[in-house]
Amino acid sequence: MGDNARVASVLEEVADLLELKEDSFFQVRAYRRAAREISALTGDIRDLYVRGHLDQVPGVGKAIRDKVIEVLRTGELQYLKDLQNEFPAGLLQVMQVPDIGPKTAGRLYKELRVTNLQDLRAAAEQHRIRMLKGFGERTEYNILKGIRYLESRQGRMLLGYAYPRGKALEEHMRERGFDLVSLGGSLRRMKETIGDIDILVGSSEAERAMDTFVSYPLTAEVLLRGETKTSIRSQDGVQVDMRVVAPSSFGAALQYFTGSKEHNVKVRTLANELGYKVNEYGVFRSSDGEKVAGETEEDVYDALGMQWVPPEMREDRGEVELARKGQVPRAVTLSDICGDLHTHSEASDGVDTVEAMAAAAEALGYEYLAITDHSRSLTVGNGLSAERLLESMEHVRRVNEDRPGIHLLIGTEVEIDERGGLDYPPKLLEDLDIVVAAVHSRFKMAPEDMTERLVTAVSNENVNVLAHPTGRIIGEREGYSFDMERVMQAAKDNGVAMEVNAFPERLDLSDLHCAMARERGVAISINSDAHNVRQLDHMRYGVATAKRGWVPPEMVLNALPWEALRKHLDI
DNA sequence: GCCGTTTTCGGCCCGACTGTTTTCAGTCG
Repeated sequence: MGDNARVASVLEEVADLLELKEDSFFQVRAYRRAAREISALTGDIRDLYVRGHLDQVPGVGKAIRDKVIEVLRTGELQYLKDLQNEFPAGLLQVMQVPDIGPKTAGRLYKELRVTNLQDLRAAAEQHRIRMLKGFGERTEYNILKGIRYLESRQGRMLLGYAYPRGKALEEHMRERGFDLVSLGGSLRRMKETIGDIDILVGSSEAERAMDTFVSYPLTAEVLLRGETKTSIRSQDGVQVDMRVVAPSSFGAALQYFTGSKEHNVKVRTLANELGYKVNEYGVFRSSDGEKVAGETEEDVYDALGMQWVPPEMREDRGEVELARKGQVPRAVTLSDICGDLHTHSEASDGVDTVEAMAAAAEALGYEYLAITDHSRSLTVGNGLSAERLLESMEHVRRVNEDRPGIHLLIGTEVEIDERGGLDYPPKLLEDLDIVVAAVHSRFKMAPEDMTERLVTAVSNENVNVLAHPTGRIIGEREGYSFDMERVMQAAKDNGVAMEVNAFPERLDLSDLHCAMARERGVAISINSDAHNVRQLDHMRYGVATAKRGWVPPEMVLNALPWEALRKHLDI
């Protein structure tokens, strides 16, 4: 874990524990905000500390600054230890149970000595909870259900898992006559992981919309049903929340329902200052309650003197201020992408032929496609020997001649050995159109050695792209440790693009690393790493990740049209 | 605990739904 993540997690835990104290609501918010700002920094917080610039971090004032310094110096925080002594650690688990927040957890602790999930289950089973004032039978039932849910769920799902499911539900509603439908929440913002799927419908037939929603064939359980809001759990365990509003409020509701929460808080605070009130039904003048916007999102932002902000950028990372000035930067979108520079065929560990991949890429409207099969050392990926690579080059050339509709690039995803050397001789690499270099072995080297390894690799004159630079697999393993700043600098110096690998498990670079690359002027290449034709569609997740890092199309290698790319790669 | 083209003090987004209540607090997003 880096310094930023460590400091943020300490502050986050302080906030969690402070919630259990009464009258500390705004303190909790302050700690959470500071934690969020710090984890979203694109530089190292230790650098800011050393230069005495901690105060520049929004949300960090005197008190939190001192605590940050203590964590950076000692790795610990006495204040946190004191809080930990005050409340049992298990109470934080208790608060994870749906419908149990700090107030309820605090009362259960004080009145029933509930200190962890086991205690909570026992108290509910022995009907001790219903004895408390304000609690009843139903609450006990819901608590037991909540505990089961907590134990069964495995955290957040991948964007690539949620997206097709959300789209299918959207389609389900559309096919039944609901035209105003949109995904919302973190799925619309295309975060790398998603908690619940949110869907918004604009319709005057709320009742029929609810019926249509719960009749979705994959519905396993209806969790909640009201007049405007219904939640289901689908058979694959995904919770889906649907909200219905009148068509005239669709834009305001979409803005509200998309979030992020932090973005909305800032927008609404700004609205207050301007004399407006914003809710999911519209923008209202505070003076007379007159509605001034609501039908479209554009109207809502416009009424507040703001530019419309793409959902991927609504994370309160400065976009609200820029939107006010009409200076939201243009970030890359799927339509900017001209081709895919990292894909596999059946020659290595892909399943489809070069012909099929080329046809699929052409169908996507791409101008070009690079076939980059694995190199010889990656035996688990059926890596190509030098001889097989030569054969493959011949094959790709022939397909290229047969398909005038698309330009095929002959490439490789070449292994980077532990000293930064490459898996094929330079002469062979020179003959390829594109070289994508990647680490697939020896992940646990000392950080200094890994940095050297990657710097050496990107300094190799034959390398064009550094594939999945951190090697992380979301939810399974952290990326390898190295100095990202140095590797980015070396990539920039050598004209090498850093990849945003669009595979849902990778999304590597992450949105934050994309922001870091953008600030430092390092080129990005967004690639699907497809191992079959369907996976070419993963491109959208990579593009969204780059967009979340505000990467402009000019910085994206494969947003170059074919002639410009050819010139750049000197082929 | 932070913050200020009104403020160094007094604010800090807003509404739906639930369970347990006769009017609302807590939780959630």
